[in-house]
Amino acid sequence: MTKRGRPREFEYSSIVDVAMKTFWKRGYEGCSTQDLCNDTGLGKGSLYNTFGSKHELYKQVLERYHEFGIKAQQELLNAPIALKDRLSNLFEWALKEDFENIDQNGCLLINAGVERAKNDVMVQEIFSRHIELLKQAIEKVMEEGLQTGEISKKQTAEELASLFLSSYYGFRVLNVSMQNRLLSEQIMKGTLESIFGA
Amino acid sequence: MTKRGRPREFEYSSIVDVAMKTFWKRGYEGCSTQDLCNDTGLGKGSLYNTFGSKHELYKQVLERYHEFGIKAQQELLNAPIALKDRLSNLFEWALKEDFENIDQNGCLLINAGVERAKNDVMVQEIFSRHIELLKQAIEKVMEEGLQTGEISKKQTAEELASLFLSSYYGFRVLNVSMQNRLLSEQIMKGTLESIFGA
DNA sequence: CTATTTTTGTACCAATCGTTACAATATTAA
DNA sequence: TTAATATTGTAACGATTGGTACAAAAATAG
Repeated sequence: MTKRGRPREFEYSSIVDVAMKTFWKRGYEGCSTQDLCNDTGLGKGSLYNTFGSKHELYKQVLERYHEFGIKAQQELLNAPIALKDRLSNLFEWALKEDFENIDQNGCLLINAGVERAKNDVMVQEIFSRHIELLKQAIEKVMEEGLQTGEISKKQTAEELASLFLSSYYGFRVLNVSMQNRLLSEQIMKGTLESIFGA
Repeated sequence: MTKRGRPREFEYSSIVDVAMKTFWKRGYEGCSTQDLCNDTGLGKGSLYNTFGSKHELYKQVLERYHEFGIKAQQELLNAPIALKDRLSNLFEWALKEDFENIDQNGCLLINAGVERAKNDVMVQEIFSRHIELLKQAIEKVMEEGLQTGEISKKQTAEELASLFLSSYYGFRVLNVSMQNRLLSEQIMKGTLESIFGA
């Protein structure tokens, strides 16, 4: 029942994982197929036989990153704890991502979006899908907050979600480019207090 | 008194302006010296005789972009009008930048920062300088607001400025990657109302 | 076993990369 | 006019780009 022919000497998903780090560190234009071969250990033959092109491998990487990233963030936002703590945990999660892994580079989807979304429909599509889901999850938090009174604002849940979303994305951009933890702390505090009160 | 030798057939600053658009559209890694020669009309000889390297030209471009950008934004933030309108105008200015020039690509400094700040001290330095000045200008607005009562919050001016700054930068990233005007409007509304009240 | 199928590594492709070399050109100083 | 100097366009540099060709290798089906 196994298929005929010489078997692969690697696992598809673990190659995607390694390629993810390469794209993450260097960007799409900034990394070569040779870089990808070096890091994954695959030869050109295997790489192209499996993925067809650098761009298709990039797509698989972004899909995988999106899949794991949205799940992690949704879990934080749906945790059975106080709403403010959920949003705070999301900030802290991102802070770790952005400051701890030195050879990676912030949020891969933001990097991809900024570098390519405008000239690459595939990137724009995955990015939009990710944001749509993230925004929905945040909006649910805001709705719950308005209902329970944990948030006492005159704004709609959608407006509050939009505010949080943009602040969260600005936060991530500034984390990477500024490397200024004090600023990051101020953003977290300022954003949460503007939603929940000081 | 003019210097000896064959005179230049172009103006330095106008070449930097053209190169700016090229880097803006394609990114640093994504544009070649040939692209730069084609767009500016200069030959390789002139380009390298004048700027020395692609990287140095990029630096000149970013310095110039920073210079004009910070001035434009400071003017909007110091205008003698209601504070909320100043911040609103800043959003509207960015909205125009991000949606109207189709062949450019959002904010060049954000693009540069995301693509290169972590691996390029020059980019990181200019980016930080820009943010520092922009944050100061926003902070002055918040201070004034707290003093006059236009802003009635328990937060410090610095926290409010950090919140606005991050939201503003997230706004710009989302503008370019999502191309969703409705979302942009929600962000503007949500951010301003969270500072000034609904 | 043999035939078939798939993956592997290597050699190679034309095109492009950032950069340099350099002679021709165009100016000023003397 | 001549010497000195700076800019120009063109040709070329070795290295690298994304991608292909293809034979050797390794598995299964019969």
